[in-house]
Amino acid sequence: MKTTIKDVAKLANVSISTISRVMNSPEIVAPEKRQRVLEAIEQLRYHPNALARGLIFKKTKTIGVLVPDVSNAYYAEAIRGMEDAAREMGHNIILSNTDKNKKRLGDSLQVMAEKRVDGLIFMSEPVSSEDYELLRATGLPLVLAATHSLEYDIPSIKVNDEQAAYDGAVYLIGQGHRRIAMISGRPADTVAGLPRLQGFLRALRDAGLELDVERCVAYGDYRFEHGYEAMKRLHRSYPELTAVFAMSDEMGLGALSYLHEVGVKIPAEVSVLGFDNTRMASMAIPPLTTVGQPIARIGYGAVQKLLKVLDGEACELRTELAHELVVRDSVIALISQQ
Amino acid sequence: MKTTIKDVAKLANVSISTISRVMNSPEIVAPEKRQRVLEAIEQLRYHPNALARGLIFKKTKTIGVLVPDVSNAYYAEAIRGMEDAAREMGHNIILSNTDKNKKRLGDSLQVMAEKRVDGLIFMSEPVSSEDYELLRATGLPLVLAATHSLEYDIPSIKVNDEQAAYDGAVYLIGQGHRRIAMISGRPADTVAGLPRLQGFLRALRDAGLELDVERCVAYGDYRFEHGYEAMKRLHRSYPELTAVFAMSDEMGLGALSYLHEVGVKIPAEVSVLGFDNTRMASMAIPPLTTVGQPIARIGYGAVQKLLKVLDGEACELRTELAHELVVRDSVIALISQQ
DNA sequence: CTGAAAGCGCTTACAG
DNA sequence: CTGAAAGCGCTTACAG
Repeated sequence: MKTTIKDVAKLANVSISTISRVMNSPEIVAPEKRQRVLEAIEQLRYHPNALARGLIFKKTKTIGVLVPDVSNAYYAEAIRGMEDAAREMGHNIILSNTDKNKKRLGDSLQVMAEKRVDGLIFMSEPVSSEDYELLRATGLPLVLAATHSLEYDIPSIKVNDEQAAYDGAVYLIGQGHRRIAMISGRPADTVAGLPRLQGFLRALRDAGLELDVERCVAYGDYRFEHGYEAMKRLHRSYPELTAVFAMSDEMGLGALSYLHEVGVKIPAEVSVLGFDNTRMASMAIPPLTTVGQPIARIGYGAVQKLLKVLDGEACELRTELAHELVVRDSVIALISQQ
Repeated sequence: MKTTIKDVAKLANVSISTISRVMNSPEIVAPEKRQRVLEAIEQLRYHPNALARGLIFKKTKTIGVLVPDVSNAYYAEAIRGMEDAAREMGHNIILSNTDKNKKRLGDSLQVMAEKRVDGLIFMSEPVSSEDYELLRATGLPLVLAATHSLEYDIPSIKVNDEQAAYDGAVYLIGQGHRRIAMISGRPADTVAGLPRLQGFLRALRDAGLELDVERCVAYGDYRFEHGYEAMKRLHRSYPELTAVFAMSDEMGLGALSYLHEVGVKIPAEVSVLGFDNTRMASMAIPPLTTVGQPIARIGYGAVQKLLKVLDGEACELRTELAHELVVRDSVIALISQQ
């Protein structure tokens, strides 16, 4: 069916060894012969079978990517970065959605192990001990993207979540806000939820601001609907707030929607600050000011890092990428208070 | 390194043939032996090497997916559907972003051919003749998702774009709108741009409405910024409009943003209708009424279809999935005109 | 410089 | 029921 090395050998009238040589170390074969082989390859549109090569080299140049859900804007953008890096390094990506479900994760891992991917990138919230066991059982090199592990020594790449939330809160305070509420991730999420909450609280403390966590913090799982509900709750429990810091753009948009619904002007009456800087932040009304993560670069960096460990190169265990405040129109300066 | 069939054979004290048999047709091997082998497999956590099997079966159970850009919400959702279907059928997906760039497409295709993916799914706007040549040169089975080809007989799955646009326009008209503008895709895009424009025009014609295409239709490439600019243009060229039909949710959001900026109330003064029903439609302010495509199901159906052609099963050439009007809050009924 | 041979990890007729 | 052998498509020492 597909043309094989034998077909080329026959056409060029040499042994298959020679064909293999012109493909792998051309300089070692006689010029005229090399030329003849090249022509045969061209003529037959010969493409070496990567399965056969993989069997020999024990490398497939493909990496397995595990994310909760591609259809989420954040993960989609990270995957874009991964594919770009993979492509540049001559690799491919096999994508798997885990839905944060052990069974799905286990199944994917099993198949990836059988297909002999060179390594794994795991992207999600905290690496639970079950996740870790599953991951480790494959024996495959692993890099964490947008998450990390404090219990296990797994290379990872992410933003400094505590500091990012701190900086976001400081910005709000600098704009004159004193009554600030937070739409937080779950404190049980020790990778993003808890540290961001801590960063937020540290900023308020440093500014000498009091804050009743019960009244001023609502929780959600980073999704639009949660942001909407959380905002509704805060609007009642903390009606005097002048600013809300949401820990994802989606939750920020949810807050925007709720406030708009009840007729609160943004940012005139309430300022909203988001987190992530996904593309939707700029599509909000008003365009959402947000603490930006370099999402695609996290993905890009994750595969770079994985390829380094595959090459046995040294690399730092936990890479930290810089976040950046992206100022748009959803936060207003409270001049009156200055 | 990795444990192989030989290790298992040694441990179970049988030949490798027997190991292979218990993995592929267990009923054919003696019960006690089978048991012994199963234990050895378990104990060594043996996973057969998919490369070796692929070499023999000439099947890799992986399919290559080519999309313009995963980070686009529409494609991300389709990919989700594809992965779900692939997983259910025991397949994997190798993802590649083409950026609608011949070079990238060619490179991806080359690698996918070498890795011997079982088939290809191509998702994008029209299949150009160069695209087609590239695709065909791989010799791999192909299915088109959210696009089709009228020149070539390639199995495809999509919505009826002309009818969907027609139905959207009819809805607007039914709500009492008479002065309707359109933010269209490019007419050069013969898969979505042109047919939707035609469907829109047909609806107005059927309703006996006059429309000056020059003044009332603006064009864009489905992105937010284009929707924004197009709306700005329409606002000047056709100030008396009461409704705008945007051919993507992103462009709809762009229109919303522009109108909000210039103080036009939505939907009180202008109604906006989107297309696609991506998740962001529900996150808009106001929530966007839109002509919905079953995006994930298009992806799901595309791999189902591909697997059918791989199995040599018969399947229709062009599958059409139903669209559906999703009513939210961005379109108002013009009572006064009824 | 080049061919024959062994081997990568599996499967499957072919003989027993 | 089961083992030895050939073969999937390649690569690479090993001899010339």
